[in-house]
Amino acid sequence: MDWRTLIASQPALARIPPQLRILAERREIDAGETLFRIGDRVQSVFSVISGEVRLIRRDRNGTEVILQRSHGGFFAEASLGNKTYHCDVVATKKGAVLRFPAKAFRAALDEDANFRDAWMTHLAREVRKLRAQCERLSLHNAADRIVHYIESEGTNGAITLNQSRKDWATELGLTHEALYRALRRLQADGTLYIDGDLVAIAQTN
Amino acid sequence: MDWRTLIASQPALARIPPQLRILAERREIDAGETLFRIGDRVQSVFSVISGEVRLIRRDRNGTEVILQRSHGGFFAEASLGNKTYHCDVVATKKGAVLRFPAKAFRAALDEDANFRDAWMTHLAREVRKLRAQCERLSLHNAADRIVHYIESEGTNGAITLNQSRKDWATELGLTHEALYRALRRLQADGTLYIDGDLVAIAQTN
DNA sequence: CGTACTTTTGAATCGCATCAAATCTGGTGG
DNA sequence: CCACCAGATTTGATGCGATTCAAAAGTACG
Repeated sequence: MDWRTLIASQPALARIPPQLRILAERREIDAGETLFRIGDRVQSVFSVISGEVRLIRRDRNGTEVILQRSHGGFFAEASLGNKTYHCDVVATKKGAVLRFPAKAFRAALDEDANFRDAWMTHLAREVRKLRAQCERLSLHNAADRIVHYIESEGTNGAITLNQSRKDWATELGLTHEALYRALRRLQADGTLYIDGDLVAIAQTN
Repeated sequence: MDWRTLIASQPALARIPPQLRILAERREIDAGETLFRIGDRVQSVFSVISGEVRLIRRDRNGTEVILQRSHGGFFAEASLGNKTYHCDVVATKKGAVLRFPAKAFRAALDEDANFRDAWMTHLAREVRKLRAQCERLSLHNAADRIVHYIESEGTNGAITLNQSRKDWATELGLTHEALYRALRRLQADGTLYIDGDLVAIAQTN
């Protein structure tokens, strides 16, 4: 993800005040690297520049549970109000993150009304986005989830995917096979128009 | 829910500054009453005192999807940054809500650092909760969702349900029949201990 | 008491997960 | 520039589990 796309997807990044921005450190991460673990003190706020990180937790059986996948922008923002992290964070791809000292981040939120506004907007947007996803995952079949996704994440009934279909399938709560087949069906029966990464809902005139 | 419990579950309520608190209006609501609809202008911030409200949306088939259930504390907080609501809100039980003028609410957030802090913590908590639900809905079978629910919403592997099983099923993204059967199976094979509204994960010593 | 809703069970069906395997693709190094 | 490899894409076959439709029993409430 380039810087422009990153800013566009995370307006709060653009409104970081200068005194906080100069404190940011870029950190390269390798696939498999752990950024922090459950119980670690929250001393930093992170933002993904490239690659992918995952917030994970293990249940009592040791099964891994993914809490959040982030390809760009802040992650574990919800931990800013906490003393310690409530999940592990590992990188799944080689990439880079931006690290802001938590103390300075809080201070900036306190002093800069503009930045604070952007941050609260960011949190509110995150809430809405998550609610939309919950709504989507509550749908009982693949076709409905796909259409819902295009309608809520795309524009005018069309979307240009910025991820592999396999990843899209995971986001939709489906196996990749199920997604492929559903797309095929929807294309065959004329519900969807598909061309590479462009997926559009066909107009029923 | 009494006032003490309410405050405990919603620290932001306790930190509402006096000048905002005196502007609050109590409003009685009946079961089935609609507080606002999609597209209505956001002119108030609400908090549940007693009873229950739901944020709902209907898909193209008319199936109801619950976006949020609130038994106490703020709801539709994410709309504070918006001009209009993105969902319907209806009361499912007789009760009461507290209404704050949105403008005064925003002003209070701007002026009172203590209140603002509580509010951001509140938003962050909501984000964490939603992430957990998305994660749960991504699980491909009923048993896993049930266990995940108890582990993330309950305490020490046990939970006392505060809703009907039918409603619980909806929250888990299942039909009620599927939930009943899954509970039965889990009880039969010794995974769960169930007694009325108490559902606990049996200890494997 | 009667009504509406929840809880519970049954049977049939369908869609998705799962396992398997064959292509296709982009990227890497020789 | 080609060979190669890892991962993504695609198709197939199978079984299971959830949905769906149906209906009975239980429960709350006025």
